[in-house]
Amino acid sequence: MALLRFPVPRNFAFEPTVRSHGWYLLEPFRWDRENGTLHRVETFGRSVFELRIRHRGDALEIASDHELGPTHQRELQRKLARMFQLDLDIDEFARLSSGTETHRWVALTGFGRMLCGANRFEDAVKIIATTNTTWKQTMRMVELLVFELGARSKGGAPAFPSPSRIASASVEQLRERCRLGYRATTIHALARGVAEGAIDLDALHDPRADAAGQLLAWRTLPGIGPYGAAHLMALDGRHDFIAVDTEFRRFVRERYHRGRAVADATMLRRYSRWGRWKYLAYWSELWESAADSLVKYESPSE
DNA sequence: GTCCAGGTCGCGC
DNA sequence: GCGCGACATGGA
Repeated sequence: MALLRFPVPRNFAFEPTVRSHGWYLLEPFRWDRENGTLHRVETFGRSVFELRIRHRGDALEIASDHELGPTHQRELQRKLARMFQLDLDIDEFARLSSGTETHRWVALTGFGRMLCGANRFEDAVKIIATTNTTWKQTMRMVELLVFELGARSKGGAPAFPSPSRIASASVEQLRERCRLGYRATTIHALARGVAEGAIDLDALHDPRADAAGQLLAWRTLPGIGPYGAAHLMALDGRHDFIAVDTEFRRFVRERYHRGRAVADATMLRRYSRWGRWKYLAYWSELWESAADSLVKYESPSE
């Protein structure tokens, strides 16, 4: 049983990050609320390990079912940095928040980092699985994808499937076995593109690109439109655009317009003063007002 | 049966 | 550029 420690930024808040959005409810994550432990099945080269992630002092403490050598440890550190947005500087957002009555609580809780998958492919697939469906079905689609196609640990726990594993399944199999519906086509196209090298998600991510350019880049992906592109950017720590969906419209309508329908542009204007933190500004409002709305989807404690 | 859920895409104008 | 319908699935 290996036990590893990786330092985190001073303003890092573990549970608010884990529960920042629904990702902690999607396989191969599993949240143990009682023990404050995030379970994660992760691939390292050809190996699949079961990790238990906790926050202790100024570090993430990782327990693994298998010893990790130096190479795997470095890979784990990179993956943890992405999963918890450890390299994201959220000081400016905290500063802006502390100057606003409605967001003063943000700096106190350390809210501001979004939980991510270990790589952009996983996040893109999961985002596609959230479109035009219910959260319950999203959880089901991802669960089936992982259990049907994911490589397994020694203990039999499946990791998130690689692009080639998904690409090697047929569209029909993805539809029938993973219940992806019409998304089977786009997820298969994405997986195939990444597996064959025609799509390079890490190259598509360009920190030097302006926000609009980056948004357009993500929109070239199959199944990714304005909503998905903005979401994908947020998971890279770029909150320039709000992912407009039925949830955003419902929230702004109820909170600011007494339930009356208003144009998207009107809703978006409300957040324009937040500059490159618009999505996070909206998301923190939603999060604060409905922090417990996802609890019913958490699996019963063991 | 009908509508719709944290949308996207292709088509016609 | 902009409106519109189709698209799988499962629950209300």
